Amino acid sequence: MTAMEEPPPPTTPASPTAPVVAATLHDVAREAGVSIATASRALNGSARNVRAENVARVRAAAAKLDYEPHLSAQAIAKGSTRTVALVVRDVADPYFSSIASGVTQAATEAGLIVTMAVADGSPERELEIVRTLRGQRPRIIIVTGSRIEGTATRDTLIEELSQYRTAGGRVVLISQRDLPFGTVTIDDRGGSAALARALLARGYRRFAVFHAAPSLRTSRDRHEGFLSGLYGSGTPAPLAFETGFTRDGGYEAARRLVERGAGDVEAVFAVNDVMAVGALAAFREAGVLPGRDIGVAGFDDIGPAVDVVPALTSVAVPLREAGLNAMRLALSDDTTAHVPLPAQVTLRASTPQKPAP
Amino acid sequence: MTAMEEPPPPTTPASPTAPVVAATLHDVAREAGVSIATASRALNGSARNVRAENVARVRAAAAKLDYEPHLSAQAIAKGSTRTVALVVRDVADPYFSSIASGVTQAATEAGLIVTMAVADGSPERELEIVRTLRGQRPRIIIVTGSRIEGTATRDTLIEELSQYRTAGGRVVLISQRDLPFGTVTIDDRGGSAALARALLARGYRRFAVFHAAPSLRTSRDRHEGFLSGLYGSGTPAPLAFETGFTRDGGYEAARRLVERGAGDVEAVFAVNDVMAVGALAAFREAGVLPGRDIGVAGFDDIGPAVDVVPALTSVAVPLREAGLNAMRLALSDDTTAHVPLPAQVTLRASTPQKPAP
DNA sequence: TTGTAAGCGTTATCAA
DNA sequence: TTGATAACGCTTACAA
Repeated sequence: MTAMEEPPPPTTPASPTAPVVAATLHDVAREAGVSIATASRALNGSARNVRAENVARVRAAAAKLDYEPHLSAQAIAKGSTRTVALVVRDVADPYFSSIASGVTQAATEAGLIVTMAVADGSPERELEIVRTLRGQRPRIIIVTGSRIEGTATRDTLIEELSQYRTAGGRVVLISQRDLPFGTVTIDDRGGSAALARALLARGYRRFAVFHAAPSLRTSRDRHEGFLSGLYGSGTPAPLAFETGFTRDGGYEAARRLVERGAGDVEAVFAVNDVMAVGALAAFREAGVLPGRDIGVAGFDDIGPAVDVVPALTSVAVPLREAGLNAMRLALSDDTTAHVPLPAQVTLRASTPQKPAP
Repeated sequence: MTAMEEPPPPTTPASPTAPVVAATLHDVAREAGVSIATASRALNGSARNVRAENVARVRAAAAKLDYEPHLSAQAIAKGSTRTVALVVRDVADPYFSSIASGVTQAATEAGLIVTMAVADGSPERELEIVRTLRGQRPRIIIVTGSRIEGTATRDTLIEELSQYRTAGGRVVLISQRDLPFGTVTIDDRGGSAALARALLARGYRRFAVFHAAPSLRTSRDRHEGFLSGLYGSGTPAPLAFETGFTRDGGYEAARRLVERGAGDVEAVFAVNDVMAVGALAAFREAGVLPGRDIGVAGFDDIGPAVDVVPALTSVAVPLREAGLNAMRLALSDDTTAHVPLPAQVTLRASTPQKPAP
C-alpha cells in the first residue's frame, strides 16, 4: 500500500474500518508534471510565486483527480488547525442548539470548522470530553451549559482549560461567571429583576416563584434577580417552590400551589418557559384560569411562548447572539473579557394589567 | 521553536492565530526514559507487549505532562480518522437538532467524534461543505435535510458523495430517497395516510390541506399520503392551500381559508406542526374556534403540540431514532440499505370525535 | 520486550 | 520560480 499509479478507484464496499483513500498532493504533482512543492504552493500556499501556467496545470490536475487537501496532514505540517470545539449539554435542547447555531455561523464566517461534543449533563463526561478535545488541538474551545456548581470535577476542568490556554488555545465559556476565562453571560439577574418591576407596574403584589435546585446557577440567579427587583416595593416575600427545571417540574409545582390554596397568590414566576408552560397546564386543569385567576411568567421566550394560551409573558434571551459573541471573543485579543448580554422583558396575555383595587 | 527542555508553559496571552503547543509523545518518552516507540505502544497501541513497569512509567509521565495524543498525527500515521461528519440544514431547528442528538449519541458510543456543518438551506453551500468535509477524511458522512429537488448542484453532490464512497467512506442520507446510498427515511406518506384514516374514523369528511411548495419532498409526500389515506372513502377532494413551511405560512393559509369562507371545511391538515400552530392562532383570531368549529391536525408532534390550546393532533416522527439508525447503518456492512421509520398518529383535542349527523 | 527507522500527507526552508 | 529535503507527531514493520 505505497504509492499508486492511477487515480485511486477501489471497488468493493469497504468494511466500516477501512481507511478512506483519496488522491494526494503527490498524485496531483505527478499528474501536473511539477514537483510536489510547487503543487502545494499553487493549491494551498502562496500562489503568487508560481508561474501562472503551472498554477493552471496544477489546478486542472487537482480538479481531475478530485483532490482535497488532507486537513490532518496540513494540521501537523502547519502546527495548527482551523477547528473550534464546542461543548454543549444537549444538542436537542433549543437553548443549546440556538447557541450552537450562533457559534457555527461565526465560525464558518471565520473559515473555521466546528466540532461538537455533548456532555449530557454529566460533569465527568464533560471533563473527559475536554480532554479528548484537546487531542484535536483546536484553536478554540467553547464550553456552554455546565452550570452545576460545587462538583469536584469542576476544579479539574478549570485546571485542564487553563493548561490548554497556557498552551496557546482560546477558551470561552458561555453562561458561567467568575472564572478566569473569556465569558459570555446572559443577564439572568437583570432580566428577572426587570420582569419583577414590570409585574409590579401591572399591579401584581403577591408572588410565588417556581425554581430549581439552587446549585443550578441559572435558576438561582433568576430567582434572586426576581427578588431584587421586588426590593423596596413593600410587597410580601414571594412563596418559593423548588422543583425540576422541566415542564413536569413546573406542572408539579403548580399542583402543589393549588393544593395549598392559591387564593393569595396573584402571579407566578417560573424560572424558565417550559416550567411556566407546565404550570399553565396544571392551573388550567385545576380550574384556575391563567391570565384571569392567576398571572404566569416564564424566562427564555422560547418560540411556543406566543402560541400557548394565554400567550406567555417571558424574558427573551439572545441565545444566538451569545454564540456569535463567544466566537468574537475567542478571536479577539482579550482572553479574559466578560461580555454580558441583556435580556428583554416581553409582556403578554398571561400577565394582564390588574384592575386597580 | 524546535524541541523544549521543560513541560511546555508559554506565558503570554498568545495571538488568536498562534499554534496550540502541547506535550508530544517525544516528551513523554524522554520523561519516562523509554523510546518513543515504547511510549506509543504503552499509551495508544498494544500495551500487551510492553513490560508492566514501563507501562506504568509511561502512564505516569503522560499524566505528569498532561499529554494528549495529537489526533491529526494519529490520523495521518494510521491512515484513518475516527470522525463522522454531519451535515444539517439548521442546528437551531428542532427537527435537525433531534437528529443530531441521535447521531451524536450513537457516535459517542462507537468512540467516534462528530463534526457538524450547517448548510443553511443552500444547495451550493451544501456541496461546498461536503467538499471541505472530505478533507477531514471522515469515516462517515451523514447528510440530512437536503430535500429540495431539481437543483443542478444535486447531481454534483451525488457525484461527490459517490466518489467519497468509492474511496472507502460511508455515506448515509436522512430523509431522502431513491439515491444510491444508505438511507434512513421517516414514513411521511404512511403517517399522513394513517392520519387521514384516523380523521375519517372520527367523523370528518371535508378537508383542507395546508402544504408547501411541491419541490419540498417532505411536504409533497405528506400531502399525497394524506390524499391516499382518503382514497376510497368517497369524501370530496380536499381544498389545497400552498404556503410557507413555517408558522407564518400556516397562519397565512388559515387566513386565506377564513376569507374564502371556511364553513364547508370540517378539518385542516397542515403538513407540519408549526404550520398547524400558526393556523390555530389565525382561526382563533378570526373567531373560528379550533376543536369546535374546525378540526386541525399537524405533523411532527413537536413538544409544544401538547401545550397549545386545544392540544394538537399530530403524527409523531422518531427523529432521534433516525439519527441513531443512520449511525448504525453507517457502521453496518450494508452500504445501500434503506431503513424506513414508522410515524405514529397521535389524536388530541384539536380533532375531537364528530357527533353523528 | 525494546529500539531504530521508515513511512503518512502536508508545509517550509534552502539552494539552485 | 522551482525542486530537494527536512520537519510535523505519530504508528508500525523490522531487527535486536
